[in-house]
Amino acid sequence: MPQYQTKQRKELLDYLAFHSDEQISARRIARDLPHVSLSAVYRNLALLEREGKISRCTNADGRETSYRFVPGEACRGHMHLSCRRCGHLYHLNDEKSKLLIESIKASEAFSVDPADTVLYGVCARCRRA
Amino acid sequence: MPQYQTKQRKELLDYLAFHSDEQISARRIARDLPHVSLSAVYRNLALLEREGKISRCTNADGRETSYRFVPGEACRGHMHLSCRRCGHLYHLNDEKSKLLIESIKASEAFSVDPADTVLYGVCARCRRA
DNA sequence: CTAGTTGCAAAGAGTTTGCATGGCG
DNA sequence: CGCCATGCAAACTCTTTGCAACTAG
Repeated sequence: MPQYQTKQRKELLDYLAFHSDEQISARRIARDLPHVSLSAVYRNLALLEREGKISRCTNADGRETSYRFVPGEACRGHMHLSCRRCGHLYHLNDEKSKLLIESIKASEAFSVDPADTVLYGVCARCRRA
Repeated sequence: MPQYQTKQRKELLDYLAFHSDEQISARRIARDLPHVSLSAVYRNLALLEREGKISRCTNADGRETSYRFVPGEACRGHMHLSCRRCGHLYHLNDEKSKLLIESIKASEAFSVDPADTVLYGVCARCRRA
């Protein structure tokens, strides 16, 4: 769908790739990339979402106003874990995800879509600290 | 924390109790309650959240801008399932929730907080349709 | 050269806040 | 009667959009 390879697009993609284990707001991306305007960020993010390369989710504490984006390529098969303390995003492996989904489908007849569910909690590292 | 029992507060509470299995936006509440102003809705919702009577979550498709609130009283012990089609909110029972959480803690050392994680998917009724 | 992109500024949408008025206790 | 809560409007924040200028292919 993107037709031209502009330098803004490239910067954005590189940025997202580098921060693939974080949930990031459009505002923060624009702040970190001085050569990309806020509107270009929004437009490209929307485009990437349509392409299925990233997907939206909410901030750790659910109170944040801004949307956050998380890379979704090859992540459709499993759920994610988001730490409320450090904001780090963990990937539950496909195997495990499938098990949980099966377990819920069996007892509740509800089929969870792993691609857009995020489990919130605290990661091992933060709990220790 | 609420000091007076105003009629707006009462209407809001009744409304939330009645819609306890849905995720509802402030805008919609204000629309459905002509005697309660939008700002009163926001202020009381914030108040209820501070009291722990409700908690925030995102809309079914994750694209909705408006925040949504879900009654949280007696719901801290389990996770919720939100249907992307009809928006209905289902309660995973405490037992089952605990099992899932244990299972994740065991394999990932990540402790999920049931109070604010919502699993998205499609319910049995909508899948049949 | 042509169509897709960008940047800026203005428009929208949702949420918060200041302040005078009104109502609960 | 005194203090809290409401309503309205203004202020804010985040996101989207119109449009002219720019640029990748």
